[in-house]
Amino acid sequence: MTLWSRIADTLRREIAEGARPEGSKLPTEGALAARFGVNRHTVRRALAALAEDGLVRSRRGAGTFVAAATTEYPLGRRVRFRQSMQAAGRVPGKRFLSQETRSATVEEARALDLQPGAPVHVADGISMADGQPVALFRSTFPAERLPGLAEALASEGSVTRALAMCGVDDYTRASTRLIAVAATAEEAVHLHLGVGAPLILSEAINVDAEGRPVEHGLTRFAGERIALTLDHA
Amino acid sequence: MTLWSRIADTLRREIAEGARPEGSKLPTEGALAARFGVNRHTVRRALAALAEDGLVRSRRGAGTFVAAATTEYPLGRRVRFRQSMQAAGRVPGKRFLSQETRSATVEEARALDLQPGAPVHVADGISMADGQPVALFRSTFPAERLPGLAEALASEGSVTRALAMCGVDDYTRASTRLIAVAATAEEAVHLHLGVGAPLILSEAINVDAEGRPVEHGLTRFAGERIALTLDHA
DNA sequence: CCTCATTTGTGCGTATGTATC
DNA sequence: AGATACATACGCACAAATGAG
Repeated sequence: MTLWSRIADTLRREIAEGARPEGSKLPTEGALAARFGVNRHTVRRALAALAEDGLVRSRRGAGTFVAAATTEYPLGRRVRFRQSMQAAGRVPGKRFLSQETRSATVEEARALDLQPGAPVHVADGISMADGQPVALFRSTFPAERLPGLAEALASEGSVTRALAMCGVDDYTRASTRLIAVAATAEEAVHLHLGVGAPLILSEAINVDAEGRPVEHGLTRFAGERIALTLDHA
Repeated sequence: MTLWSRIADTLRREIAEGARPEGSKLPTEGALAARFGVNRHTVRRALAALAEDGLVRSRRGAGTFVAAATTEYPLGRRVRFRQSMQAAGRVPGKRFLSQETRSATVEEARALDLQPGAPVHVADGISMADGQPVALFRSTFPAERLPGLAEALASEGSVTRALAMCGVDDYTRASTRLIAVAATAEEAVHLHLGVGAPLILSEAINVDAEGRPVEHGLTRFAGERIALTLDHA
C-alpha cells in the first residue's frame, strides 16, 4: 500500500530468504533511500516497522543489523536447556563464569529446604544458542547432598549430566516464577544487549524423584531472543 | 531526555492519573504541538510511543483516543475467569450464545480422550470485564461423563459451578497452546473490534483430579484488552 | 588518545492524501 | 459538500554515538 510498507516488505523478504543473514548489517539509511528512490524518513519508517517486529536492531553511529530469530523455549515440568535448543534447531552452548562453595543465604536455604548456613555450591554462567548469548544463569545446589558436583560440572559442562554423576538420575521442575526486569550494565555486557533491555527473570526450583530440591535456578533470559512457551502437561 | 519522550511521559502520567479517562479523545496533534511548543511531528513521535505501549489508539480523521486499560489474566494450572477478573479489580460477566449436544469431531475426540463420534456438549459464549467483551469462548465437554451439564450451565452461568453440580469438584489445566490470529467478521462484531484485529487464540485442556479431560476450551482473547500472564507456581 | 568521517536519532518546515464527522 | 484531523512523504539541519585510523 504505502511506500514505507512496500519497502518494509521487500526487506522482510530479503531477510526471510536468507539473503541477509542474522547479524549482518543492512545498507545505511541513506543508501536504502537511494536504492528505493525515496526520502530517508520513508526508509526510517520502514525500518521502524521491522524493528517493531523484532527483525532488525539499530545502533546509533553503527548501523542497522538483522536480529537473530527468537528461539522457542518451552517451560514445563521437564526443562532441559540443551534438549530444547536442539529441538529448536539451534546449537546449544554454555560457559561458566564462576563457581564457588559457600554458606547458603536465607533465601537459598529456604528455596532448597536446607538449614540456614548449610553449604551450597553456586555456579554462574552464560547459556548460548548458535554461539549467541541468550541467558545468564545462577544455579545453586545443596553441597552436602551432592559431593563432587563442582568437578562434575566443570568436566561435563552440563547440569543434567553433572547431577547424574552425583546420583540424581532425574529431576523435574517444581515451580517457576517469571518477572520482567531491566538489564544492568553487567548483564548487558554478557548478553550483548543495551543497558535497560528487557529481561525475563525466571526463578525455578528443580526437585529429584523424591521431591527433594536439588537445584535453585535464577535465569535471566534476553527477552527479545528467547520466547518462553508454557506447556503444563 | 528527548523532547518527544518528555511529552510522552507527560501524557502517560495524565492518563495514569485519570485526568484522561478511558475512551476520551486527546487534543488534536496540532493542539498538542501548540501546548508543548513543538512541531507536530514531535507530538506524533510521542503519540507513536504511547500507541506502541497500547495506551492510545488513533483513527485517521477522527482523533487519538485513550485505550482501555488491559486486564491481567494469569495462565496456570488453575485458571478461573471469574476469580482472575475479580483479582484484577474488574466485574466479570458471561453470556452464552449457543449450546448444543452432538457427536465429537476428530479433533475434539482426541483432545477429550474420547471415541470418535462420542457425544459432546458444546457451549459458545462471550466473556466480559466491566461489561466490555474481552473474549469469545467455545467449551467442549464429554456429555456421557457429565449428565445434566447443559441445565447446570444455563442455570449457574459458570463453568466451575456447573462442573461441581456434575460431580467435578476440582479441575486443573493440563496444557495451553497460544497462537495469534486475525479477527473474522463475526468475531469482530461480538468483541466490538475491527475485522482483522489481533486475537490470541488459546487452546486449553482441563482435567479433573484423576487427570481425565473434562473440558476442551477454545478462547479468542481481544489481544489489546487482555494481557495473558504465565505463572505455573 | 584523539580526530574525523560515518551513521543513526531528533526536530522543524512544508505539502498532499484520505478518512471522519 | 466542506471542515477537521490523522497518514504519508519530501527536504533540510544538527546532535550523538560509533568505529577506523
